[in-house]
Amino acid sequence: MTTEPRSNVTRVSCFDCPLRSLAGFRAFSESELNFVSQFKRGELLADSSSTILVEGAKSAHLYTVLSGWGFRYKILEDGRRQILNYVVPGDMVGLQGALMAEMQHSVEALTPMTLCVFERSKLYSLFERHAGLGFDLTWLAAREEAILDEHLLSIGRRSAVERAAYLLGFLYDRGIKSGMLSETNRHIPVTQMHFADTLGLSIVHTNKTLRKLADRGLILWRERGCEILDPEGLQTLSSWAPEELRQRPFI
Amino acid sequence: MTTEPRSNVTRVSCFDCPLRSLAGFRAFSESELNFVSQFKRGELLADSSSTILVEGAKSAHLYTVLSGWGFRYKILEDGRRQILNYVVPGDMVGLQGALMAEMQHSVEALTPMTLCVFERSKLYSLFERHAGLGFDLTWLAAREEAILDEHLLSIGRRSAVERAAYLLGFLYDRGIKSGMLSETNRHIPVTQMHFADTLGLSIVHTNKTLRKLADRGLILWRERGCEILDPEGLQTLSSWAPEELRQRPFI
DNA sequence: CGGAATCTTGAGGGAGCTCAACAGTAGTGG
DNA sequence: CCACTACTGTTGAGCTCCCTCAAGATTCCG
Repeated sequence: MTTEPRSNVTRVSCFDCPLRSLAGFRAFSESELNFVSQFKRGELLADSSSTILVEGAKSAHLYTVLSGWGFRYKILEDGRRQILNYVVPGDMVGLQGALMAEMQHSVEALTPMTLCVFERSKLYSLFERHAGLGFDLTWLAAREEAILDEHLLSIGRRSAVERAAYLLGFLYDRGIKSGMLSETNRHIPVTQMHFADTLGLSIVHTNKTLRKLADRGLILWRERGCEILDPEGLQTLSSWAPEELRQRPFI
Repeated sequence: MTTEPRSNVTRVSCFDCPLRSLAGFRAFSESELNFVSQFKRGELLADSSSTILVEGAKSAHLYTVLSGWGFRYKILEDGRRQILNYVVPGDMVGLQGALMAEMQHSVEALTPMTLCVFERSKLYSLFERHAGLGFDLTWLAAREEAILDEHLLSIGRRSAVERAAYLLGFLYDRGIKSGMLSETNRHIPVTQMHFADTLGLSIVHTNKTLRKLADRGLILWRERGCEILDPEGLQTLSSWAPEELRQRPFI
């Protein structure tokens, strides 16, 4: 079931975009800001566990996440699901659908989400008018690619425990950098079912694997989600570390 | 060991680029062609199984594959390797390294390869001067993303036989569309070790899995590579089909 | 209050792993 | 030119990690 936009009017002006103040996001020039501002059509408020984009659809819009957690996934004919990646504030959603003929994956909200809505048809003018923004889009796509590379390495070559530790460390990092997590809020809003479908494991074995991590004091499972207790411990266990903080673009 | 360019001079003029005549590649405008032509620094001839780009390096160049097969991979500290994707003519190589600080994966040649060499520092001017080409780059990155999504689904959720069938069908499709394969030449130049590291399986089990496919008459393993006998059979077995042929860009 | 998710745990089975050995081929150096 | 070594492909045996099945406890939600 797709959630329809509750509003067509811009609520948050791009000039007051809360993401601008986050460390790690690059600054816009005034003309870029003006362009993005009129590129933005409105906002989409998505309920928790609602579908934002669905595989096979030809969407007229693309989105940027303003707030909330979500995830991208694909399913096989018989229902087997693979979660591909998670989305947090600052991430683009639906760029593939805007460039290719149709969406090759679906997107669902983990929490209530707010998304900025952009017109697909105006995408090309973004490249024409503001080369810098076009460059940023390519950057974003390349970064998503790098993340998927890492996930592929993880699923293909890491053991269950290493995989889970990697995923938790990865989500913690993304949460912190996007402002969804902080020193005091370290709660990732996923079910073990989500984790199983991300790790390529059965739900039973995912449960037993997460228990091992909990027994080591690295995490705590509570309130339909996961509390990160020891990010460094997770990184050590998975032999993975996030890349250093750098100025990243967003639209 | 990195292969050094044997020549700095452009051998094949962009105007005579053999890829231009391939079905499925979009046509350039004359001014685009002029730009790409002077964007191109020269050609790199890589020997079979030589390393073209290495993880962690800060490359001053990016490349387009003109001829030959190659692959991208990552390795864990203890040597476990995961092949992420294969590269064929028309594919960009090293775009990540050009956009991010350094390469997050390595690239190796499966056969002798020819690559067009571009200057990393001039990449931004491509976006400034030719919005269409910038758009194409984003398209290429988004397509790579879609492929990685599919691989992730495969490794995470398909059985060994399905996975192998998917990979073979996928490579056959890419080979045909890039001109590396044809009705008469259906030979993919990989070892079973490459397949194992792509599928996330051990080499022994990969061998036994490929045997099952060979026993079904779908493939034939010979001369250090794989002969595709029945592409449709592979597609059916993996419940995967390539997307329809469409005008795709290249640089 | 009842049904549907979600989390948990135990038991048994199987897909895929490691170890091991061998054959065929390619590459290399004396 | 041949011997030697490295790589590749193949097959068997036993083991283990992870799967499925099953059942129960807890929480959420209508």
